[in-house]
Amino acid sequence: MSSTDAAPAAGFAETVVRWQRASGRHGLPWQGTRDPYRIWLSEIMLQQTQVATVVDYYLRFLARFPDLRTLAAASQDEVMPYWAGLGYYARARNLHRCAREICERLGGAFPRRAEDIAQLPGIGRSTAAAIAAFAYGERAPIMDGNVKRVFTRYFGIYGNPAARAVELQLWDTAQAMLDAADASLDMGAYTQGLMDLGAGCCTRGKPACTLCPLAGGCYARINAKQHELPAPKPRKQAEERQCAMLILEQDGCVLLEQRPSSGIWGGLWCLPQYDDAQAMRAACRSQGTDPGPAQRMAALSHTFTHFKLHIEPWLLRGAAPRLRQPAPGQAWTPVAALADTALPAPVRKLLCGLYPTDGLL
DNA sequence: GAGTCGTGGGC
DNA sequence: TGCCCAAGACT
Repeated sequence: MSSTDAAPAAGFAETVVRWQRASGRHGLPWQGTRDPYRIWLSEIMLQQTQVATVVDYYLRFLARFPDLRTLAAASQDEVMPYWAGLGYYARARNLHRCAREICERLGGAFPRRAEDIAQLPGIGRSTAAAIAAFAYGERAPIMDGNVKRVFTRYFGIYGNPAARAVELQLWDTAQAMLDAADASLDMGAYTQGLMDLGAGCCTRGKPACTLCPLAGGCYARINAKQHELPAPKPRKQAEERQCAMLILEQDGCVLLEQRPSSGIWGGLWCLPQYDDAQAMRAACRSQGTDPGPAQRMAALSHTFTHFKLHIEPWLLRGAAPRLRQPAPGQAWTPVAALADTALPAPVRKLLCGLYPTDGLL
């Protein structure tokens, strides 16, 4: 159920462009360029991640990997530390894989059409359209969280925006706005304007309708339904899980192990993790390490999107003069090198508390 | 369609 | 404090 017919489409895109030029965001580090590499990198980092969080990661990443070839020439282990803490690590693995594919199979030339860009790993329809719009001016619509908020409210589109039928309606509506726009439409400004509206005016909590250039034709504004749209997604209760983590320290080194590429924290380096303290002790003994002197540290919990993890950390400072042979996938890491290691946020937090003077991020 | 995949900010 | 969600994509 919606009121798509009631909301005016004429002048929609041009209104957004005018507002973007006057009141939108202009100084972000990935703006003011048509370099598809920089635009692509920013769009991947910005997936499900707020602008304020991305800025520092983006600048640091770009300084180390300034172009496609530099990224393709690096190993994944060189890339991951620059993504550690940002989350959704499959994005980094896909980014790296994508750089290699473009360099090896496409001669280093970034594809130009949104349809082709969307074939690359980690790039869906919306991200492909954003890259094509910013880099090449292609008239392809995006559909991210911002645009969903603006469109569901402006056109009065009810139902879970993630549901198939609703999502399809949103895409069709977005395409219709482009079809109705002037041929001279500035796609960069339009695309940016929609996101700026969603981030600045059409926010979830208290939308600033008095500042919105679309308020005059907006279904939600006219009918006072701002707080009913977009419809909230149904959510089931988050599961709770427990684990024990072992900080095995010896000769100024900590034992870390690399996670498999699939699953949580894929490709990152973690502390050895066990279901509980008993499993941890058994593992220690089987490797010839006496778990007896291990000290229990303050617990911490970490909330993911779909579950909550309660971590019970144990500290075991070795007395033996020599490092034991690490198991496959494990590595003794000097404390001084932790700052450059790809650690998940809670592990970094834990080790920061233990080695506060070592300049971890 | 429903799960999986991180982290931090806002209220 | 807990809950929602952010420039989504993939299985």
